Amino acid sequence: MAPNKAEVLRRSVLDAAVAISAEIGPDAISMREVAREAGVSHQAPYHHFGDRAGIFAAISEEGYAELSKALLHSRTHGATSMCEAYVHFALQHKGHFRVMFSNDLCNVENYPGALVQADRAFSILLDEVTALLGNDASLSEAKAQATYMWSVAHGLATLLIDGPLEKKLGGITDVNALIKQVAQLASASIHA
Amino acid sequence: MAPNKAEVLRRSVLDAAVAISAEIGPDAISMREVAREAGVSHQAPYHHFGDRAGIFAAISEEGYAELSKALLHSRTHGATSMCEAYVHFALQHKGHFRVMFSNDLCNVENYPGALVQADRAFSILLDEVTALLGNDASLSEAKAQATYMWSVAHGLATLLIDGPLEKKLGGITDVNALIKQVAQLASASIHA
DNA sequence: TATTCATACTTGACAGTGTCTAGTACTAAA
DNA sequence: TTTAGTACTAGACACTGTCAAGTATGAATA
Repeated sequence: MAPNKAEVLRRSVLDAAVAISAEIGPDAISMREVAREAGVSHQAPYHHFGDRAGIFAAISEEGYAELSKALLHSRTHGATSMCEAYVHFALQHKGHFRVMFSNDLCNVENYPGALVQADRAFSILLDEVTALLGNDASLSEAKAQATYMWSVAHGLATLLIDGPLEKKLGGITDVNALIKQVAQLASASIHA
Repeated sequence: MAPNKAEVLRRSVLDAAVAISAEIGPDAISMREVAREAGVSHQAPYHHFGDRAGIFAAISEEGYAELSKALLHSRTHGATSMCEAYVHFALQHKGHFRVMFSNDLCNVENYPGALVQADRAFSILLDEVTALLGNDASLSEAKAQATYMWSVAHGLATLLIDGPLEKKLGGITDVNALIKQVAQLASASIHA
């Protein structure tokens, strides 16, 4: 079934928004600009997304779903590669990633569709850490370690994308190597 | 020497901006709003900050200077407390912290005053990690571990402030305890 | 086939925004 | 007393998000 015109518009609005987010930042996403790039009137996007926050919610939902996929795929290779997968997802989906965590523009909690995807992503991480810890670990211990893993991955991702990291390290020669090193340091503390 | 009227205005504009950033987010900071709250015309702030990005730069500069202070103070107590200090700084200076890392609104690299403070904060962290590693560690190893430490602290801070962490953990009973746990996990991988 | 009706838009308006330009007080030096 | 610079104010412009109202289109119904 070919996508109808409305679905095409919805998609091209999202694509334009994600591109702007990746190039400049989520703040630069403008209703009128994405409408212009999609070749429609400035009010057309409202029909699909309600308001500006609706666009951010849709991007977040999509982003969390993609993140879940990436995490699931990496899960079988242990904590290190899960951490790496998170960071690589962020770098490869910069536009999505930035929107997902700029919740002053759109609080994910208010959008059930996005929220369920966000929950799913975290569950995957929590399950993996719990499995690594074994049966003798308490739930609060597992949560603390999952939070720790998420913090490392998320911190590195945000520092690489938006932080003043590149300059400080004097031009990172091999980003992938750095990501691997950090991921290994991170997983060294799990099952301790 | 009492601060003159101009200095008072500059300060009250910054205070208003930081308050808005903490309550809603950096994006909600508006030239006209901060001018209104400072009781001046909508153009008065331009004289002190040039443009909107100038306000963000000033807040960043202030924030990085405060962060450096906090890190220096915690340094003598080891890597764990340095990590904790970073997160506590972020939580206690939410307004500053959000601005410091929302570089689509203001790229710190373009503001020498802010940049020098940012560099200083990272140097303190790098020095500490280098000292912990001892003489046999290479510079690139030290940088990787410093990046790792920064990632953990920064990741936890941003997840606590803007991320969907609170809900996922089912209402964190004791945030400070969680921060300590994560910080300990982080420093366990240093000098490995 | 003609009517109805929701969907998917367009057009126009309004308040609010950042910022440019131009003008006005005040203040301290010449 | 003039001058010059600092610290503002006032007005305008293009742009933004969004509300309200109108229009085309296409499918279901009578």
